[in-house]
Amino acid sequence: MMMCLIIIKRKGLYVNMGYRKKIKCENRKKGKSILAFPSDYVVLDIKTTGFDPCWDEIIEICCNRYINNNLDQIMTTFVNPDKPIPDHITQLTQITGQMVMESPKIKDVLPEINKFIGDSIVLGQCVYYDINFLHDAYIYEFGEGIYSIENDYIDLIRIAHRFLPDLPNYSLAMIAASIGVNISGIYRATFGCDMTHLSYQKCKEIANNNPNKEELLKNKYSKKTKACDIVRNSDQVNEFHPFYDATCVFTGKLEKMIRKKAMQIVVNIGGYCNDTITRETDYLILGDYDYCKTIIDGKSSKYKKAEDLKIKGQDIEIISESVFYDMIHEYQYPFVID
DNA sequence: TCTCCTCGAGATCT
DNA sequence: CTCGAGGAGA
Repeated sequence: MMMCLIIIKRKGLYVNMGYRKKIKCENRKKGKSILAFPSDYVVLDIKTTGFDPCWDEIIEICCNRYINNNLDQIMTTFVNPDKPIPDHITQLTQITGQMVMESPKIKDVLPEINKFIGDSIVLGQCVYYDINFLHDAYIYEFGEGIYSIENDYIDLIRIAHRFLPDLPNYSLAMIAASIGVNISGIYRATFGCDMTHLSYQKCKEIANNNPNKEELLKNKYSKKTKACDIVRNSDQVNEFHPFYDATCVFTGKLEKMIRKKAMQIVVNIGGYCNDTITRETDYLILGDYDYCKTIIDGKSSKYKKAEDLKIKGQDIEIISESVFYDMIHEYQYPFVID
């Protein structure tokens, strides 16, 4: 009798899986990932039957609200996923099908979760994972526009990368262990929340003692190598080459080599490179800039400026990427495309 | 100089 | 998802 029930349930599962709605990631309306150390937040951890929000189900949720860094309210529950829990998940979490059988379904839990989280900042380890699960569950269970989770969130892993450099990896257990937070406990949502909170507070302390705190919290933008900083690194100057003593400017992304390398070749021939079109510019080399949304009419600002100067009588050549390579080859300039 | 774009590589979530 | 490299534009 028991066996029959299980089989029927499993049959039902396969049917349901076929109807599972796939929610496109790019359509998810979500908050921003922020780098800060607020004192009021909700820690979130979710355990599921697997990694994929499209096909896997939530089996445990824990939310802890902290006000002024102190625990204010706890909300934790098992969730009946209406499908079997894979063995490897049971091994990991020690959550069995038996344990969640009498638990509420996700549809009954979600409104409470939504209310509990409210508009708090959400803290967690790789929280976007948990947030994605919640987001998709809201939509799948209630449709668009009823519940949402557009809260800004703090990812412990991002903070750890900046304030705990050089860890062998950045799993929650590793982060916690490296700063003396107890990691011996059952792999469960409540424990995950506790570890996350304690690690976060430790990181906050460490950050406050770091003189570069503000700098480390900033969003990083990579430093560009300026064209004028490229210096000749070979003695293969060719004074008969058109690029010799000429100033070249690149626009768009080159297909066959990175811009820096192309600039290096020009400089090695005996030419100069610049980042902007000026009266000194002799060549503009066009790469591909189709991907750039800011370009509306198909021509970059450098292209337009070069055309403008050409009309005004400046001797400026606008050439394509392939012509650029031809010119290099024509004059027997050795280079390798890697 | 600063902000915002694309894209590829790499890591963590269960 | 994040970061870094590379790039455009104000």
